Amino acid sequence: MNWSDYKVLIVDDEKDILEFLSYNLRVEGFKITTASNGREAVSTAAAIKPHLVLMDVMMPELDGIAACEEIRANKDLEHTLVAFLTARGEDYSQIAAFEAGGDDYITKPIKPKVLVSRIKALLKRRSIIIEDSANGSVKKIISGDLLIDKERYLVIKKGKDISLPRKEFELLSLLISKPEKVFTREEIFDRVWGENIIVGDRTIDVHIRKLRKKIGEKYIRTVKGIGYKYVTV
Amino acid sequence: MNWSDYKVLIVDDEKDILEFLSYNLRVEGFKITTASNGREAVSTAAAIKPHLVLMDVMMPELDGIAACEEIRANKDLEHTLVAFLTARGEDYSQIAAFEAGGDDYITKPIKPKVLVSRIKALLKRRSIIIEDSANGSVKKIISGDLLIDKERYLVIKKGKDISLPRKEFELLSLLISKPEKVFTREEIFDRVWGENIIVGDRTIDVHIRKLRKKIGEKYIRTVKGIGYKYVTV
DNA sequence: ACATTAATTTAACACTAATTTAATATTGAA
DNA sequence: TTCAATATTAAATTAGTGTTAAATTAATGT
Repeated sequence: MNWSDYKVLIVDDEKDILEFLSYNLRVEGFKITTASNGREAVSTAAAIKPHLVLMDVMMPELDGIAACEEIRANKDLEHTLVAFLTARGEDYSQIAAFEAGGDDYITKPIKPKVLVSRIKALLKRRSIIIEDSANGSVKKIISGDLLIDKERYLVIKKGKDISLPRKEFELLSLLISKPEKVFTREEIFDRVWGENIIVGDRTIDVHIRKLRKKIGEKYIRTVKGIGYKYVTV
Repeated sequence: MNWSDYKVLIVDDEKDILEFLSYNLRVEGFKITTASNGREAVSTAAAIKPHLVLMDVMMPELDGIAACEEIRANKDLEHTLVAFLTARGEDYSQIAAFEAGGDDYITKPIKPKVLVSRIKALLKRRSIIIEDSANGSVKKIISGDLLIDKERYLVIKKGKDISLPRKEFELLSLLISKPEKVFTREEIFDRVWGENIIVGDRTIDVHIRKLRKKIGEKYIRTVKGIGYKYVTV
């Protein structure tokens, strides 16, 4: 996995912590930007569109919870993940953090290794979507070691081109658009086949089978009784 | 915790009691609305969507039990808590109250302090339900140290993922949606299995067993003769 | 339009995890 | 204490997918 594709915005009012976090995440390859309060965080996020905002809860100017709410209100940042950092014992609750639209809640102190793995786990739930600057259509989707090139209608796995027929390509594109999310069979039918096209029950399975055979078995996981999800390792 | 975020609807036909209750809860910061019978309670609840309805059982027009049933029938008020007030010795049973969908059952006379702490406890332990802003479906439920991630179809316990088969997942989701509320077996059958699916009596027990084994024994408590409830330690 | 080829769907059966049942033990409220 | 309700375990069943190959349909070139 190439972590350098991911932009992370780190927000904390204490310079030491900011540097400590930045250092540890830079070492892993992430592209780091920093801000030192909630107000700054909101504007910087709007400007650079990070994939993840890692933010202290307690900050001057605008606290993390409020900043998160503002970030959530920005349509452009719909898919931006927000993780909160908080010292154990601070009276902000996990509840408030999630209610504000947070995706994870990390308590300090935390070892760099644990922090990094938590963040990697979070980012695995987010694919990198590259849009056409002109018309806003999706050009590429990257997640794990797969790259979906919608323009060339190709899947690239570790530099190797894999060409897929239409339905398989669209099915994979759908699943990979939100890694880890379980897409129900119904959802898949609606979005790949269309609302009022009726096909037999085994059709999806056969497509999944073919996809697995072509891209590898490990990427698509079955959630019995519900549907399928795309996972990275 | 800022109690002024909470709206409480108080319902009693005796004016003195209504004023006594209102006063004591207003002092604590709650936003209070009142109604003087069940009929009024139902319409007022629909209008203001309170977090909690505190209601006498014995009332003219429409008694508390019936009013509660009507409130429960309103989808918008699914997560509204209902607490009954009843004079000791009145012949309404707790069972009837729970069956009507009540969340707590408080017997009069009660000291203001006790009442207030009971109400605070009730509001505190409600789980946090995070809905998708787009389609209104439930995305996450958080209560105690468990997080139900419906999108990923996973239970997260202290950062650890636990995956559950469908019925177990749905059963846990149901119980956790209202911590401390006792769900009767009938209710569980209706909401997890569906109204007209008939399965043997031990089926629920077996699912509870498996859940307890996977998430830990302490979370689900048996209420003999009635059903099960989810508790946070 | 027709033939050709690839893509998609169906059908039949296999396989496995999930669910249910059944049998027996244990529990807790009256 | 008593006994109905629940717990527990293992076995039986079923629902849901996997898999393969064959049939159908759609796309392409001539």
